[in-house]
Amino acid sequence: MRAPRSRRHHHGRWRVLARVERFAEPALLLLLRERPSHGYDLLERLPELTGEARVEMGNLYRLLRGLEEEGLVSSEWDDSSPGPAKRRYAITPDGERLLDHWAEALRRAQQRTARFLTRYEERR
Amino acid sequence: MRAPRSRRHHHGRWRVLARVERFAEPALLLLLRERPSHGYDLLERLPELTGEARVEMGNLYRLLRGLEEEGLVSSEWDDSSPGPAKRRYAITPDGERLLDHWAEALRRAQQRTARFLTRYEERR
DNA sequence: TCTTACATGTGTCTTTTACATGTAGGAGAG
DNA sequence: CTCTCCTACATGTAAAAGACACATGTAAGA
Repeated sequence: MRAPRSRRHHHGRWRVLARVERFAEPALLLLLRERPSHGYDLLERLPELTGEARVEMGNLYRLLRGLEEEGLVSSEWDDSSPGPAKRRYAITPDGERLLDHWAEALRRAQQRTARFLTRYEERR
Repeated sequence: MRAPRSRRHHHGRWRVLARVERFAEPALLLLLRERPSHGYDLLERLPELTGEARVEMGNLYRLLRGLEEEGLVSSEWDDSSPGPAKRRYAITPDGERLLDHWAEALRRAQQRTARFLTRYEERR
């Protein structure tokens, strides 16, 4: 394992983000449960949920199409509004179920992290 | 993006774990701050922190040597006890500092996740 | 002797994330 | 009208992280 310089912060400190794996997925599902929308709009709304760490647009569009392949979201072209045509996504019942599973998993993650932090504080 | 079959659970349900990226790293540092120990021992103690999802031993040993290369842990062979020789790891001051950064990052992650879950519950 | 537990590792593939780039419609400035 | 900017969607590919398979050796006990 080579020491990855991506881990080093500019001034000798460490960049640690503690992101949840594939968090963009539940974030998209939640945004789409609130209301259907298109990729670029989701891209701008995602930071509300993900914080500083924004999702790459390339991966976002791929992710959306992946979710559609799996039947978790559906989409259709929308050229009613002016500007470039948008692909409007909506969550499906399967998508809502998956979001529910994500929510449960995230609650368990909260508990794991809380235990970690408690143990961390114990002998500080 | 090909639909990954690893995501499908056996009976048509979804396997979602919501793990924190590279969580094994702070977990190892925390265990080593409590007391120095060797890889196999850490492997058995890790589930206390990571839950069900256990770390692959192969990756664990690689991770430990990676941490050593970066000066976050130190190690030496210990053949005092019976059985196969063990490589005994200890956390370094740099390692303790990194652990502190991880703890801060994990607290921020807790807040992000809490916001997500609140928003999830709002319009359930 | 054979199996099991302890202990440390390498090799390699897949999945996930990061970075770079391409195409195109329209709006407003000059 | 041309130049630039913002919107919108997309592909290509590299790097990082994780999963899976296997190799090596010590020692204890059936």
